[in-house]
Amino acid sequence: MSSVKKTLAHAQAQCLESGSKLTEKRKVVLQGLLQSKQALSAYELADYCRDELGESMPPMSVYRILEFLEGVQLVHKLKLANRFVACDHITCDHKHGVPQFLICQECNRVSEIGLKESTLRALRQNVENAGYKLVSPQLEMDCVCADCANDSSG
Amino acid sequence: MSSVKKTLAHAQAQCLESGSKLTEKRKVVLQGLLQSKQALSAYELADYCRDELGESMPPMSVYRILEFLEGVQLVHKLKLANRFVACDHITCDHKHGVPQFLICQECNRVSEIGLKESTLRALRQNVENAGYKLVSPQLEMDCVCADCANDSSG
DNA sequence: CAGCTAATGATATGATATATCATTTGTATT
DNA sequence: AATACAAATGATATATCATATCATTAGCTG
Repeated sequence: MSSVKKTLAHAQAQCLESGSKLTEKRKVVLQGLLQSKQALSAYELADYCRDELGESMPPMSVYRILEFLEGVQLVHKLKLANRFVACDHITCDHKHGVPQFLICQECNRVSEIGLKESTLRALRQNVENAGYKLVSPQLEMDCVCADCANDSSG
Repeated sequence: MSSVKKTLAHAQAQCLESGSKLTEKRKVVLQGLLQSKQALSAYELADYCRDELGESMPPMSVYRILEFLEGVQLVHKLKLANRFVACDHITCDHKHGVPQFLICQECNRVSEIGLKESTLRALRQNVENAGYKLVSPQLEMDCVCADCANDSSG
């Protein structure tokens, strides 16, 4: 069973547990994101599903499905890039912490890493001191991945 | 001299120093952002300039001018909200550090606060450990401001 | 005032995203 | 199986954010 297939199985189980369903279409969209290994826009993802997975889908459906997948935490929307990525921890059983997303500006590759408790606390404190309430602690940062850094320097 | 006028004068001086010019149109755009007290999209800003400042301007010009103002650090683009804000430190003489932007999801009000050295270091370390290079340390966070938090809870 | 450059105006178009109504599919009930 | 209901998907229109390009104008320099 391939890594992607395994992840999809996990995702499906996770949906069932929460009383929702990972339909065929939703599975295809999630599979597209899992396979692409980079953040995709909804339109890019629609193309990917059609071209690589043989499942033609109107972009609007992709948006709707992404919304669902976000809701069940299988997908994250990256506002910095206006793109979507599959959650990197679908097969982990433990609840994962606050994610920090490193987005390569060149190739849209994304690394989802964890944020240390102490760092998060410091950020939260800063927010509260300013009289604001944190809605989503999700952190996104403009980066360049190792490969792209090498390409441009070489 | 009003606070906005004072800030505009500072901005103009700052431009001259760097060999660029704060033209009338640019001044109007910056004034719009300074007065509005919330993050605006380019189109909203065009409307604001026309309605509140009596200076009609095509949105495309606003985009161009915002690009210029970003270049000289008088304006920041917030990718989380697809909106722009005037820099909060135009009248400060000292170089300011890495900004952390708190964006109210309800009203688009923005607070620009500083990030502690230690927090920034922790974030940077995290990025480097993942093999990425930080392009821009600017941090943006989804928040709710005190006023909006009260409105919705009351 | 001729010639150059920087700034702005105008038009077209691309990219991202939401709203809404119609249709289909799945499920529960009789 | 037939009905009824809800959930999911399809289709269409349109809003919103952004870039590219060429034309025009304004300001500076010799």
